[in-house]
Amino acid sequence: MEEREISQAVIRRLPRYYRYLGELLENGVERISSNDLSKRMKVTASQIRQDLNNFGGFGQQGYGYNVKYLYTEIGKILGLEQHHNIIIIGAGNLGQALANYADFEKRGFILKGIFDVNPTLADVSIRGVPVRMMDELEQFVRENDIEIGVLTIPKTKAVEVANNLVNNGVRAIWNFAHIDLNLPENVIVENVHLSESLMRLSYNISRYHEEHKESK
Amino acid sequence: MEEREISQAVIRRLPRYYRYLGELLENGVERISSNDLSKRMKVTASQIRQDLNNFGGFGQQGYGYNVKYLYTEIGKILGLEQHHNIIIIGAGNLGQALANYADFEKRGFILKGIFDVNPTLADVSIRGVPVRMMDELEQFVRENDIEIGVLTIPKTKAVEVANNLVNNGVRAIWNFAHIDLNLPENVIVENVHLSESLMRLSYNISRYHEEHKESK
DNA sequence: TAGATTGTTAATCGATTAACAATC
DNA sequence: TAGATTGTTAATCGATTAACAATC
Repeated sequence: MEEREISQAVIRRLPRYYRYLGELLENGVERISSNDLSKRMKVTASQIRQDLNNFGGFGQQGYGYNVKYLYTEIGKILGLEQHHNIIIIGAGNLGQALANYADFEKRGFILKGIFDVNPTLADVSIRGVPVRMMDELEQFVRENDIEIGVLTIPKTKAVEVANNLVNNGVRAIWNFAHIDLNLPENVIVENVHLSESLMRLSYNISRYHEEHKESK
Repeated sequence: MEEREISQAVIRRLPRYYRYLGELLENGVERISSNDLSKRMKVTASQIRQDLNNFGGFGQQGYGYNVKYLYTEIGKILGLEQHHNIIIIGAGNLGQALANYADFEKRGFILKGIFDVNPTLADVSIRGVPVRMMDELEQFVRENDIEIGVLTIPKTKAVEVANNLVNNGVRAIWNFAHIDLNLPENVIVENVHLSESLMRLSYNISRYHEEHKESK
């Protein structure tokens, strides 16, 4: 009955397994061993087996893993079979990019609304979902059972809006604003800090130059 | 002379330190101890000191760290003072969002070109940078000393385009396509897999529901 | 000087890898 | 059955935290 906590390191790898299994499935591959998969994914076979065994024994000795079965099971673990109502706050390029993002539906996220402060967007619809003005936000969240908010707004507004969403029932935030939200710990936050990703890229380029300058 | 390798865990945290120090700087804070910073960032003071000491002793006993100095030094470590020519391939919403991204310039990345297959975009300019057609790509990369390519194109095209870029001199890829590129190991790749981020969010929501269903 | 806080070593913790018995 | 490959335990490796002497 006592569930042991799955480490974040494992969870971070899970979607990648799912992606590879999806590709194998598309290519008509029926079964795969941890060893084969390890070569494709460039991780150790040991890690694959350890990771999967956190959730159950999905394989069979002497055979390996059935691709379709494992794909489905990981999908369940990731919760992709459940449906969640989602809204996007911030209808700029990034917000629109996400609104047009086909994966939303595939992953069980149902886009219910898009919000912005800019009145010139008031007549715009994206994939049939109209852009609404921010003053409708709170009521909309309450009345439409919104579980997830996507923040594609400047960091100066993000904290306030996030608190607002949570106060009206939102349980999870996909945060693209360059700031930490510091929400109550029962609220789930997944950060996408693009500026930090860019800086890691920058660091790695610099380090590469550094390492190779003596050989010049 | 022998540089010990800095762990990826440290590098992943570095931009976040930089962000917090930037905020402190904006707020006119002159100095900060690892202990104060640890409370704000919700990491241990020990970790902050360990991380920073990978790169040098930036603090002073009994005083702490000078915010401005530390900010500048981390900026140097991250390579933000260097300039790199960058192009975006894929002028959809996401590509346009990134092209409009003010941080590029601030981080030393100079947007030189945007490319797309869609001829209706041929007359469009974003922040003064015109969208070019893909058949100009190779020549453009060679002639304009392009160091970094941003891939905001579908995964079906990403591998081919990435190889193309690398063959024409590009040294680093910021990859938003949902696929692993498998480039030569001297090419730096920073992946932003939004679908994986979304699945982690989905997982955490499911797990939360799981944990709380008995208390219903 | 006394107090504060770093830089750094040592201890602990957790994650990864290796190994192999179980078993299909 | 023999060969293959898992599930899982044990060994190793690396990262985090604790502790404290050095020193501003």
